[in-house]
Amino acid sequence: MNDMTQFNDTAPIYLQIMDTIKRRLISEELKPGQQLPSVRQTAEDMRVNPNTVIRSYAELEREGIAEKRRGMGTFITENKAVIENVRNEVSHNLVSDFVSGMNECGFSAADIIALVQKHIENRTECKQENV
Amino acid sequence: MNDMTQFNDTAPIYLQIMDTIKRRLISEELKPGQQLPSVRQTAEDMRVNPNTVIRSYAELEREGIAEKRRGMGTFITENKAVIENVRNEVSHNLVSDFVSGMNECGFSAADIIALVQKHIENRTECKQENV
Amino acid sequence: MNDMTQFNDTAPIYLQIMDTIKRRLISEELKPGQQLPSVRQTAEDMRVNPNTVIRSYAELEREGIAEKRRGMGTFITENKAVIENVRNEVSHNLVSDFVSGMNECGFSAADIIALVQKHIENRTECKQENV
Amino acid sequence: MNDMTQFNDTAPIYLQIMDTIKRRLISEELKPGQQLPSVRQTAEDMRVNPNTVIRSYAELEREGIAEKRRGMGTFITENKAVIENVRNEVSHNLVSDFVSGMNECGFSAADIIALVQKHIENRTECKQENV
DNA sequence: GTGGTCTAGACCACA
DNA sequence: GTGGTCTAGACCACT
Repeated sequence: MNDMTQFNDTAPIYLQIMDTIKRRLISEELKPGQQLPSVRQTAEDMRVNPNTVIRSYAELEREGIAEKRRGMGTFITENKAVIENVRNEVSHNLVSDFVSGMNECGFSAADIIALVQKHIENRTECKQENV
Repeated sequence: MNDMTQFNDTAPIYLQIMDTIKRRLISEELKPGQQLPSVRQTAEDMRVNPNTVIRSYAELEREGIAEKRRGMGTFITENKAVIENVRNEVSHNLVSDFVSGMNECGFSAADIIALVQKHIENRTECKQENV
Repeated sequence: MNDMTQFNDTAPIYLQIMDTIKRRLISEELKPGQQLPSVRQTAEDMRVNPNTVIRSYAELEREGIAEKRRGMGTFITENKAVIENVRNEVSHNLVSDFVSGMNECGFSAADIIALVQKHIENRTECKQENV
Repeated sequence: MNDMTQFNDTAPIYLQIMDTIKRRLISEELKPGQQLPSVRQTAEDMRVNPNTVIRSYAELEREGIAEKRRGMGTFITENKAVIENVRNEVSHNLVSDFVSGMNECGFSAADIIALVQKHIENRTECKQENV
């Protein structure tokens, strides 16, 4: 009945929903003041129990990212400082997970930085070639 | 019937199984010459169809990472050069995904490298404090 | 329900399908860049399961002989060097099977070559007579 | 019910059964004077209709290869000249099919002989290495 | 329409 | 036991 195949079991689903929303916010797919889809709609879209969505929205509100307005729905905050914090939090998680993964692969700090630099340089060259 | 909650739907399951094995190989949880769990066992453990596991093992063999021996089982190759390649492949994917993610968050190349460096320094300090 | 009388059980069907296509390619019944019949069509024609055809096409792609284009179909490669290799592979198999068969019949190397030469000479004479 | 998967549809089954017996005769798996398995046994073994086997045995008798003895069964002839003829017939078919196949692959008479010679030389070297 | 993935379950070959 | 092949049929992504 319920797939949830877009989620993994390494983290609670409500955290994964929060993360999805945070990333949409950072990438400006969601903008300050914008209304989030209804709990029911999201639950249906993500094939998840509405209670799970409610919990995600509540946590987002607790973190100051969303605001519930009775009878209106849930909205992204207008407070851009908060959004900036989200950006830092998400990026911190990205960095953290990345460095952990590289360490597990046996790479030293110096290796990691060198590989990132090399990768970015290659990407830049590719873009220039395309120009 | 079938959960598969450890998988997401962004990539084929057989690729995710391959990736899992590659990471176990890099972290030396799996060692050269070691026997992999049987197709049926893996299928049961991962709650996945045996055919899907067979495909993963077949692809691993094609990449030179595993060797199948009829009636004997499937084994990690003894060839350490291949394992080194796996390490490079996996780390390249980690770097690539990381940089893409950071770019989506709006970070420049310089930002990314600075954040990685800062993160590594902090980790190092933490470790020193623990000592 | 299913005949498959055009196949024997000494080799997997997917290999026999591959071989059929390779021979058609060599005899120029199939030409570089040409579209192969769809998986479903071939499966129906050969009275075989689509998965078996998919496997054949996948292997042909892996050998560089075919190229799959999502939603478009499967095509013979334009690369003529690859086709030349196919020609060599198929002819090598023909020679190998032939010599094995003759050995089983108790013919020596010298016998085999003599018989081939004699056969070719006779054929040539036949053709000349027909002219 | 009936597989017959060891046969293909390019030639009548009774001819294929005859060919199988001829090859066994040449390779001395069957010897002059030896009794062939009963029609019923062969039909069961090959998963073929008994009438098909009867036809094969009748044709073998017509060619002088087998002899039916009422109430006794079917036997390979004692006449070694006949066996020699079988050897020539089978080898002729092998040569003929081989040369046709090579021609379809686009090889000239000279190519064919050269490839056979090369293949035999390589095989000989392999054997010598093993010694 | 194309090919891609997966499941369920069958039967086979090898050891 | 092991892996190998095949079928029947489902659902998905791309064009």
